[in-house]
Amino acid sequence: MLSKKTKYGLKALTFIARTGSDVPVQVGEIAKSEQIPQKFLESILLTLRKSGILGSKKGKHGGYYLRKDPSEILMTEVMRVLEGPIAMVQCVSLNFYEKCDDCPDEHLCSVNKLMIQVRDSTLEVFKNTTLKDLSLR
Amino acid sequence: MLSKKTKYGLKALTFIARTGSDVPVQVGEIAKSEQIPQKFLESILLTLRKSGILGSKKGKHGGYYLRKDPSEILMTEVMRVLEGPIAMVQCVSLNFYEKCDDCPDEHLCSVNKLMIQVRDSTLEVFKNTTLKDLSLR
DNA sequence: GCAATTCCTACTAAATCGATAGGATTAATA
DNA sequence: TATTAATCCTATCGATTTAGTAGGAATTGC
Repeated sequence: MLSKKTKYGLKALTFIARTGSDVPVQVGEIAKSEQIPQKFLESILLTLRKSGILGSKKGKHGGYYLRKDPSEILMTEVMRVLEGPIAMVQCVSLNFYEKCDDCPDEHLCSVNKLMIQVRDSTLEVFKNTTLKDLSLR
Repeated sequence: MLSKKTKYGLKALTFIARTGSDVPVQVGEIAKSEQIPQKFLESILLTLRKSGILGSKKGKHGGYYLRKDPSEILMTEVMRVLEGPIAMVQCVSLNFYEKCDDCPDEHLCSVNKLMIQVRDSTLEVFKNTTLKDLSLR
C-alpha cells in the first residue's frame, strides 16, 4: 500500500504544478485545498525540498516552488524520495540493493524472479510519467 | 515492500511445485529447506489451504499439496490471498475498491491516475505468470 | 494406543505510520 | 526596529501492522 506520505506528497506536487507559476505556494494553502493535515504536510514538503525537487522561500510570502519544469520531474525520482525503493524486495532493488539473509542463491529464487518483472514493469510506468502528466486534468 | 508472509508463501508454493508429485509435503521439510520459521509457515500454509490453492492431509504422513496443476495457478490469485490488494491505493483496486475519504473526485486525482497505470502493469505480470513459471530453475 | 502431523486460538515484542507539539529561524513590511 | 507570517527542526506519541511464539486440540497411520 502507498503511504499517506507519498499520497500527500504527490497531491501537493500536483497542486504546485497546476498553479503554473514560479510564485511560492504556501503549505497552508495546499493543506486546505487538498485536505491534508498541515503539520504533516510541512514535513513532507521539507523532505521534497531536501531531495532537491522543491525549492523554498522562508518568511512572509514564502512557500514552496518546483526547481524544474514539471515535464522534467520523473516519477522514478519522486517515488524514490517519498516511498523509498520501488522494488518490492531489497534483493531486486536497483538503488537500494541488499542480499536476502535467507536466500542462498538469488538466481534460483522464485520470488526474486517474479519481483524483477514487477520492478521492471513498474519502473517503466514511473520512467514514462512526469509531474506534467499528473497535473493534466 | 513485500511482506515476509508473502515471500515465504511463494517460496513454499514453489518448493511444493518443484517436487512434481502429488505426495503431501510436510511443513517441517519446507521450513528446514527454505529457512522459514516453522510455526509461522504453518499459519501461512493454512491461509493458502483455506483459499483453495493448497489441499492438506492431516495426521502421520500428512502435509500439503497443490489443488491444481502449477501451470494453472496464477500469481494474481496467489498474491491476492497472501498480500491482499494488488493496487497501491484502495480507490484503484479492482477486488477491494473503496473510495478515498479525502478525495472529492477520483477523476481529477493525480494519484489515482498514476496508480491505475501501476496497477495495470503489475496485473499484467501477475496474469501472465503461473506457479509453473516460478518453479522452473 | 502411540506418534506424527495439521489445525486453531491467543499472545507479544518490535517496527512503522500518521500524525501532533512546540518552538527556532528567517524574511517582508509597516 | 518591531511585528507578523512563513519555513525549519526536533521530539514525542498512539494506533496499527508485522513477524513471529506458545500451547495445545484434532486427526490419521501404524
